[in-house]
Amino acid sequence: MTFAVTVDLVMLTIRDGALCVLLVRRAIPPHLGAPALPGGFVLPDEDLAAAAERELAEETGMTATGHLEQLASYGTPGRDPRGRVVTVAYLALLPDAPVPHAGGDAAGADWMPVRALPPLAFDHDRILADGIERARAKLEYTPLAAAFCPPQFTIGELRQVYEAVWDTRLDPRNFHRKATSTDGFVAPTGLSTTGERGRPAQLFSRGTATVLHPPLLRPSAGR
Amino acid sequence: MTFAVTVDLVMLTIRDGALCVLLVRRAIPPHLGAPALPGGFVLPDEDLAAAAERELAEETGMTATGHLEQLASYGTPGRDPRGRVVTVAYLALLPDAPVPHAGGDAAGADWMPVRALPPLAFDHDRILADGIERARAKLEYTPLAAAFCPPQFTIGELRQVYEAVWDTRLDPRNFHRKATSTDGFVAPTGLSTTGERGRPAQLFSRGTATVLHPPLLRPSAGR
DNA sequence: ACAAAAGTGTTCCTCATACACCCATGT
DNA sequence: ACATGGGTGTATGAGGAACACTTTTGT
Repeated sequence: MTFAVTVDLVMLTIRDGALCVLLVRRAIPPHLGAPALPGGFVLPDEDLAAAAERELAEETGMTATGHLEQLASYGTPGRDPRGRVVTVAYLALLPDAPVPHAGGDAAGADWMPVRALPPLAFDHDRILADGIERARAKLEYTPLAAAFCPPQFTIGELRQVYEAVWDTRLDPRNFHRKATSTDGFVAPTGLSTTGERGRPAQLFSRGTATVLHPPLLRPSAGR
Repeated sequence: MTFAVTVDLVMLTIRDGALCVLLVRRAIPPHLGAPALPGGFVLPDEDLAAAAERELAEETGMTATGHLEQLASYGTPGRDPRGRVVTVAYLALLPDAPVPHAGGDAAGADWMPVRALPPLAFDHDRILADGIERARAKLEYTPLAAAFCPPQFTIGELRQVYEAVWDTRLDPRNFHRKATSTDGFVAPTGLSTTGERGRPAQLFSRGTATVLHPPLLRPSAGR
């Protein structure tokens, strides 16, 4: 028994303070015209992660920025009417900016806010929900929020990432203390912003830590 | 391009105070005679989770006990010399007791302590390492430790699960308070043990919580 | 002068840790 | 009597939440 294997990408970014996902409009059946996660078939001699990176590059033109990790696999019989297809979903967290390229089996691509989403093709609603939940959880105990930021960022920008992903408000004062005092979360660059409203802010780059000690917990999570 | 799809199981349990994994000895090539994770091909009309449950039942005869979740997928070209094979790994946490059944493409099955393991077939070392790390992490913020216990258990048994999985010693007094005071972790049954050494212990069953608030953190994890 | 955002100090409370101490059983 | 494990009480310290307050810019 053989299967087709695809990779699908949950690509998340922050635009205008809202968590957004990249969706394509399908240019071929099945689900022609429906919004879907970008993805495609794994090539004969291609590693799964390499396939995900290739799809990411094809859609955004970015390489080696942000964060990419395997999310989960979905292979329920009948999830694709063309036959038995197992998809390995990947989660990508990206800084804002990339303009999506259309092409391939997609008629167009665009960033959509994750609140008020249309129904998606295949079982992509489920995959997207899993990806969002993974991102929300990972922000608690890893420094991955910085993957949504450009190489240099302010603590305020970092806080806005948390606020967008978690859909909550955080106290700017406590967040500042927490982010700057947690070892390896952010690294000071010595530079500052200018030309913004309010007092100039120090610019930071991503720290070296892979986990946060202690974690930054979601407000409602605790009790 | 088509692939073969398999499921492999990282089945963990506690035996004699040590974290153990179920390994089979391969009865067919490739890697004939080598220890490996139990697993097999997904059937034409079978869901991935159903395939994992089937393999679990074939190996242990257990159904609907413990815990089963998807771990990750592995599909590097060349990981199986027979061709392009993608495996979806599942993690199972089981109470002690089940005697493994041999059969199929396995010459024998046995529980092996995870310290001092032999090299495994395919990329199963990596899969097993990922499974163990997942289990260690999940004990921190979920009540899954109880999945290693029989339906009724004492707080001391639950503590020994943590000690075995994390390979640390925990303070029995603080652990007791923590486990019993964390909402939904354990539910009192009103029963007690008898015939053991020391004072009889209250018996508990699994609580209803899916996450622990606050989490139970590994001693070395913090700093 | 005022608004706006950055950043610091302080108080209160929750919870983790360490450990003294008591309880109830088997030997 | 004593060992063994179950279970409670309490002091100390680290860290989170709330918020008063100061700093530094643009308008």
